[in-house]
Amino acid sequence: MTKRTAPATKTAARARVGELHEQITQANYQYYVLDDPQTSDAQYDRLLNELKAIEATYPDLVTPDSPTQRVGVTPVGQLTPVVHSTPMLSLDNAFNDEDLNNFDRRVRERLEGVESVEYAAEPKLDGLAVSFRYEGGRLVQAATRGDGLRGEDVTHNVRTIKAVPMQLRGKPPELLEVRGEVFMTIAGFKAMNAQALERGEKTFVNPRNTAAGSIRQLDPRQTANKPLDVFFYSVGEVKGWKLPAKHSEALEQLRAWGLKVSPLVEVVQGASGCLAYYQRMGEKRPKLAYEIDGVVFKVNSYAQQRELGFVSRAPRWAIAHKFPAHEENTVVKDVEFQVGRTGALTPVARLEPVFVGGVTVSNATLHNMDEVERKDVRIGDTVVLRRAGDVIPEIVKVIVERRPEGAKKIKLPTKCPVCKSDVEKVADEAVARCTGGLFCPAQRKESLRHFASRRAMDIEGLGTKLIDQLVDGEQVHTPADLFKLTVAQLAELDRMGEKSAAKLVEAMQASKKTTLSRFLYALGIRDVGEATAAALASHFGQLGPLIEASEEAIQEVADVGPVVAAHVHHFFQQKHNREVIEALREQGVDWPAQKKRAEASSGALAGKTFVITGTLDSMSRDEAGDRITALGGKVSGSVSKKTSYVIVGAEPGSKLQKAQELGVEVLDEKGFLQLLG
DNA sequence: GATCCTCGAGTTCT
DNA sequence: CTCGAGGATC
Repeated sequence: MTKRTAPATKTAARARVGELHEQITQANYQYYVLDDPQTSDAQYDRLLNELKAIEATYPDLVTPDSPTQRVGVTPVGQLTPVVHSTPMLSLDNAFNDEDLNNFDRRVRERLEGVESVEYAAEPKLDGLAVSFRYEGGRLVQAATRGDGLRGEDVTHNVRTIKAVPMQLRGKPPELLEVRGEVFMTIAGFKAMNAQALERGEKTFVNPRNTAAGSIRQLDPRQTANKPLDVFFYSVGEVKGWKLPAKHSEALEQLRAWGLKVSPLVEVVQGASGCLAYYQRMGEKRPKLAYEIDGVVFKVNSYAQQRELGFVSRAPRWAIAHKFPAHEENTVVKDVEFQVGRTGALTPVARLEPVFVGGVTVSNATLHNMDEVERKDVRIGDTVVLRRAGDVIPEIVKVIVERRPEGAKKIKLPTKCPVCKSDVEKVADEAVARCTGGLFCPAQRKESLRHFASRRAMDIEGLGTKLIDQLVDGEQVHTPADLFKLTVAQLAELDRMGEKSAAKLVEAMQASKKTTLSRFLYALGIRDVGEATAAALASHFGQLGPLIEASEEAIQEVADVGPVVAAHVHHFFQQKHNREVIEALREQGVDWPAQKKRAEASSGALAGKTFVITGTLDSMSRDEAGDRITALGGKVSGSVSKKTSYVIVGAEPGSKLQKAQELGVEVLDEKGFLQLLG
């Protein structure tokens, strides 16, 4: 039987409580500090429940450092200020190699006679700096950094962080103040947000803010269920311990006392050693379980640190070398509306240019008006801009506290900004559209661009700039006009010589030989993308029957319902569209007869669905897709449980994770090539 | 009618 | 890549 009930005598109970404290603390240490669990979850729960049961029977056996007290019980009224006994320093920043070389040179100049300096290097975590006071090995106080001189008492919350020991191991000194960074893992952050979303609560912006917010909670019960973690990185006030000669040695001792130190700490030599470490961490950065915003270098010898001293509140012996940030603040200068090929009006924020994630960003899409209202972005607002893992900049949120007096709300225009036609917004739909159709130059330009694009007609060399000129100069109205352009005409245009013009004409000639599926896609029929175009092509086999088909007949096609069928039917009913198609055919646009579906659906990979993520070595993703289709397989963009295989190349995206969650079979490039035969 | 699966459309910068 | 919405399925 389990020992849920308390021992009969108090003496027995006291002895058992001692044992349980020890066992639970040991299990916590192995799990949270060493990251090497030796106790099963069930076993751990049994120990904790037994302790709770005894404490319920004998309340005076509850001590402040009991593992049960970690859960956090009573909220505090407000956070109490704490004066740091030794100030918590801020660090100078280096933003490039030159800054770092200068730092190393200054250090060497001040330390006369030292040729090469030894540095302790460690990742700089994106979290919250906290000071921890241990007296006689027992945690008595934890305080935030605050302004460096005064912080706030957050002991009640810090007790709930399992990686922070309540009691140090071995023989700790009389007094030990250590500094560490409290942070949240990315996975923990995501899981937390997913839960919040499920419960309909508001989500958090990033792990850093969430960690900072959690630690400054008044109610420790709110902190207890947050996945917080900690790394210790320096020593403050000490009594009863003679510091070793080097910082790296001090960190070793912290480890021995059961304080979690980053496993990535290294000792490096000179500026070149620092830069190599920076490089290595930069490569590791995307694979780490937590966010880091740079690395920190500290002169390793304490004697040298003392010799170097401080400038105001920053030490001369340490520097933070920052990575390009994933997130930055910037100001929304204006919001303009772009018109897409279907007439969709997209609000785009024009931003004060800002360097984020390695590039300068000056535009960010706001998708649609629903999004604008949800985020309540106004012109003049300061916003948080993200470019996480992803490439596309995203406005995460508005910093409302920094909204200026005259911040202007964003209004959907009633007329198209390009052609002045009415703007139409169907209720319950997110997008608003310009009703100008092909009369609108913006829509005409965008449809021509789509027509020429790689996955459609694939006219190499016909880009935005050229199309703008051709449309503005009224030389091209429909796609068919493109093929009528002469070398002489093209050579007239800006940035075009005889040679490029000849090349472009040649490219257009080559593009005339195409496939029915590409051609249908190029026409830009609403709701007909690549997949639907391919389905239509293989169902009808030729263009003629499709043009004449009734709505009902079109609905026969797999994955085509009433809405899409109506769009397709309507498109071919338009006299203008028929004329354009006719003209294109006359210009020599042609394709081989298409195999009907029945014939295409045999092959080695028939009935299998593939999703590709990451970069493949031996071929592009498009090629891989073509090979799969050629063997009768299907390629899809998103992973579901109907997916047969997920093919993973180098640097895969979130699809790999999804595949693992759903238990979908994952193939590496080698396995994929084998499957292809 | 609800839910899941896909597809389409739009977007950034070098 | 992400969001929104059409289509299929139960």
